[in-house]
Amino acid sequence: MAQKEKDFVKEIANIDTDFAQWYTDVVKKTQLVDYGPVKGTMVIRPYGYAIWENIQKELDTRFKATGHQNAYFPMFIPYSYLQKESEHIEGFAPEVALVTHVGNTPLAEKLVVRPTSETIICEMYSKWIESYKDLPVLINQWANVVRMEKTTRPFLRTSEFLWQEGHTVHATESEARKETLDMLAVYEEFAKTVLAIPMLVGRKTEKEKFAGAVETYSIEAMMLDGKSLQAGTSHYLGQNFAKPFDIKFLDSDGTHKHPYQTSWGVSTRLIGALIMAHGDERGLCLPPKIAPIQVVLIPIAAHKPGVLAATKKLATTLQKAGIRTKVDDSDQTAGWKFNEYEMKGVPLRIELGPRDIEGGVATVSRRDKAGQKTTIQISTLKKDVLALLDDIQTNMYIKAKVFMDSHIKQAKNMTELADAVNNKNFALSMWCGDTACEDKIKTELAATTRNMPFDQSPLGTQCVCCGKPAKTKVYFGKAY
RNA sequence: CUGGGUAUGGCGCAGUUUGGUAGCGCGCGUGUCUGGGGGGCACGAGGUCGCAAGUUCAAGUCUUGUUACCCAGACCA
Repeated sequence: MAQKEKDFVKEIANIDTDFAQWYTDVVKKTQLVDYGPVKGTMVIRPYGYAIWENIQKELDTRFKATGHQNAYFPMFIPYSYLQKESEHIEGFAPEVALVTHVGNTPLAEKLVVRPTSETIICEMYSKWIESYKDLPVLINQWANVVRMEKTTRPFLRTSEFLWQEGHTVHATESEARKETLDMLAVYEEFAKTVLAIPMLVGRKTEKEKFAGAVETYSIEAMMLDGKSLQAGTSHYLGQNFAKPFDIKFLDSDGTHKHPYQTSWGVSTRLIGALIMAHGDERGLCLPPKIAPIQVVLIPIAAHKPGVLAATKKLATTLQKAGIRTKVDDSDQTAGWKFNEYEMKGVPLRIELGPRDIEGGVATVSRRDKAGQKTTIQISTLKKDVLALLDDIQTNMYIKAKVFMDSHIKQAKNMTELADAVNNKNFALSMWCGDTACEDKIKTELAATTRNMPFDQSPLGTQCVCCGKPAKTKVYFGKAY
């Protein structure tokens, strides 16, 4: 019986017993992605790229609304730029791709294929900024970056990935700090309302922060296997880059000053987050606001007179309401299509057959409640579908939130910490602030600090690891 | 980088132990009956077995070398 129930997903591995294989199967079988010929590279196929385009659209609107402009900086960076900030080069050197030759001719100076663009952007900023009147600079770029990773997985960690990186410059520290937190809040709001993924929001520890930043903040999501995924970061850079890159402005008081900077980014990794936060044994489950196809219409017995025409008429009604709609009148059987679009995570399916048409109704099935079918009146189709999509969006967030909340355990000592992180939970603990304790926990439990929440009301007085007086409250988890 | 594994039609695999006519499932094409949860029947196309060298009358199978990928560790959006 259990086997029988599983028939509809024979193409993908069991999500409970083999999560890693499930992930690989889903990204491949739903045609989000294919492997590129060079190790660690991925081809983002149309269905996957459509998700990225929707992410871009939603975020770009938010960036513009908060005063940012888009620009584009070159992919090649002189090697010397990377060396100007010592922590930065140390952090990225092992994984940068270098161009050493053009044809057979060695280059006088090696070129770095950008792993991130702080250095080249700062170099340009130093030319552009002269006066306090030039500030703030609020620029974002959509780009690809290259980091030659040893262990790669589609979307989660690839040698080349797509992202956006915001790079801002401010006259004062407080303004830059505000920008850092404002953009973090934009990410959190986007994740919540568009991706339907709840996030742990907080500051990274010294050990985990970005190479060259004063402070790094992150949003962290919980995947269905209890592991954590860093989904976005926002860095307060202070003057760490302004000084070595000699970015200066003449302030209104007549003195030259170094400005304060931020950078922030999210990547195609967000698609991985979507997959692993919402998926189930049938495959993908996409929130309506990000789904490339929001409603799929499937004609039943399409050869019978009037069926296909009636289905297309419904599609037109929905499309006019701005709903991303597809009619699948292909030659596959209805059952095949049901499974296919469920695997692809389409939020809402509408079946229209002779029986429906006779009754003036359509049969609908929600992806977030797959297996259940209801009928809606064709006369109120548009209103009902909009309401259903809304409800699916909300329901998916609540479901993910309940899941995450129920998988966060307070841990006061190493035993409790081990118990939490070994059983698909995050742990919330007090910590002395010492990197040695982080290292010990990582070595012994394979868990790392995720971030330190803004709510620092103490849970206790002792460090979860060494027992010494605790300074901060921090989340631990196993991470991707 | 350390340890283990794999490489055979588009995909997933068998065949290797004991050398002897390259097979299966899915997918793909044509026709037909179907169509409300991955349909049935009939016919058909498609592979110099990762690459290179060697042993042999004969190599997918044995030997040596080589490359790529996968899994588990150390590093990372």
